Amino acid sequence: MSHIIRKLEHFVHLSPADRAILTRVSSERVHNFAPRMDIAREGEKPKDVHLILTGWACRYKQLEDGRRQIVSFFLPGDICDLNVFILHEMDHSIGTITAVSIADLSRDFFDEISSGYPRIATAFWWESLVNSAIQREWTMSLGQRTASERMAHLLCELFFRLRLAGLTRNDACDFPLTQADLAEATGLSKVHVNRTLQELRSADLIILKGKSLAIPSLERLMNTGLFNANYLHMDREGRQLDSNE
Amino acid sequence: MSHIIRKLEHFVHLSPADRAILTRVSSERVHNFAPRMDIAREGEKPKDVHLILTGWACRYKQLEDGRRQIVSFFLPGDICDLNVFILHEMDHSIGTITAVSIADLSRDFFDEISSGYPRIATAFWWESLVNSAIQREWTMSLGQRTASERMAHLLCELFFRLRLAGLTRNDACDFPLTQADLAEATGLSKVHVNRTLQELRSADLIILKGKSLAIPSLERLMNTGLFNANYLHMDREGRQLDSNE
DNA sequence: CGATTTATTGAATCGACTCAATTGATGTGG
DNA sequence: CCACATCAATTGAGTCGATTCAATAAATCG
Repeated sequence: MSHIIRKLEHFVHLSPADRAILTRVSSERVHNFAPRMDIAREGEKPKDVHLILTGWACRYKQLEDGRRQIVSFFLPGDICDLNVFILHEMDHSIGTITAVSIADLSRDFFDEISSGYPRIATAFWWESLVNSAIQREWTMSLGQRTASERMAHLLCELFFRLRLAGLTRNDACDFPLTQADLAEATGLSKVHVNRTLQELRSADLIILKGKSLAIPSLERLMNTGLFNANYLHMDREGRQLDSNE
Repeated sequence: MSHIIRKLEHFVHLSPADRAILTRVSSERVHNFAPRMDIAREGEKPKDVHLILTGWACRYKQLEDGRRQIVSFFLPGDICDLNVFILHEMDHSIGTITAVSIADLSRDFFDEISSGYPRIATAFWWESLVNSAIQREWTMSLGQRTASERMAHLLCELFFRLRLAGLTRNDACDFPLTQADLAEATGLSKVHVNRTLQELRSADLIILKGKSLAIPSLERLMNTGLFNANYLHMDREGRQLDSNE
């Protein structure tokens, strides 16, 4: 089952027709990108809404002097920006971390959704509200959390989101981010990211090696990162809309 | 003219009917709050969508140990969260800075908008996309900008937003934030905010005294804060929808 | 396999923090 | 309208978390 369906089902139960149209758009207009490539660049006119099918990507901003900040990560099942139909210019860039395949979602698809698929329309809205909440939580992290709290928090967030999309096995998941990526996301230097990870490792909070992460006790890592999952709104909050099929 | 109308007109020209309905909802269901009070609290069920009529408010989050982060400011004409109809629980709190008066916007109003006032509906969408962009920019600030850059950037942002709502006179505006507020918003300590403001003052970048701010050269302050206004999307991006009345 | 990227370590430095005290505003009640 | 209380702003000194610079080790890739 596709990641988008799996994820949206955490908000509301979809009908077979709902699932069918999501499956359909996941196979049309598919594009592939190599690792470390830009999908869209700041200053450009936004062209399409993208659904991430496989791979990791990120949204980032850059200052004139080169300082870069990753402002969010995109995981399989995530939708990149519903701003296409409103805004004229990208205020950030979107780049791949790993190889990524995306499906472009057309205006027609959204029209179809909003006239005939109210559960999907609402679930998409939920998705974008959760993304806003994540962005606020990052503001909180960067403003108030210490280096190790920040790192623990980010790892918890990614793990929860991957689990929602069906991309974890028990306490483990693939983890393609380099320490440089983590530095750009947390606002720390690469060197300090390295030391912070060592700290988490030696407290047996994470096992991070190769491109794989394991979390022996999610509860302890959550405590370390002062992580409260409420902002992910995973609690089937749209259940009153459930399909009864 | 009300601040909300003034602001939305920067995106699209409204018709007399558009303006009338906005004026109507700005006078119904009005509530007043004293300074430093909560309008809504984390954990509660969201009750209404609020339109700020007058005064300044903020969205903030708090950790168990008391660390607080202001994640955004609300100025007159701003709308607090369209999440009411989707999410079940607030993941942050909303509190006033000054005395604030708000209008509660009903579900019926939004239904009315989406069926009969496409320009307003689109402008509201624009508003929420700009808010997301602002949140990303804060992530950038907290992650990459130095203390003085961060402060300069925040002051530029607030000045631009106030100007959009018609709340500036030449190079000056009311400025009710305390240094403690600025500290909670920038992730700096109060002491360092104080020193940072002195630095900006002695470079003649700002005149901040009492509850009033003046910016002798907005251009220089923007350079100091590495401020690029593109993320505010003020360039009449919805002009193709303009009312022709 | 060599080449390049990624991860690790050490040492010195610095930006921002904490603690603590003082000065200056603002506001309120008698 | 002053006296007192409270809140906001300022200053100094010492500290610490995180940075920079630089070098090396390990992993990954073509």
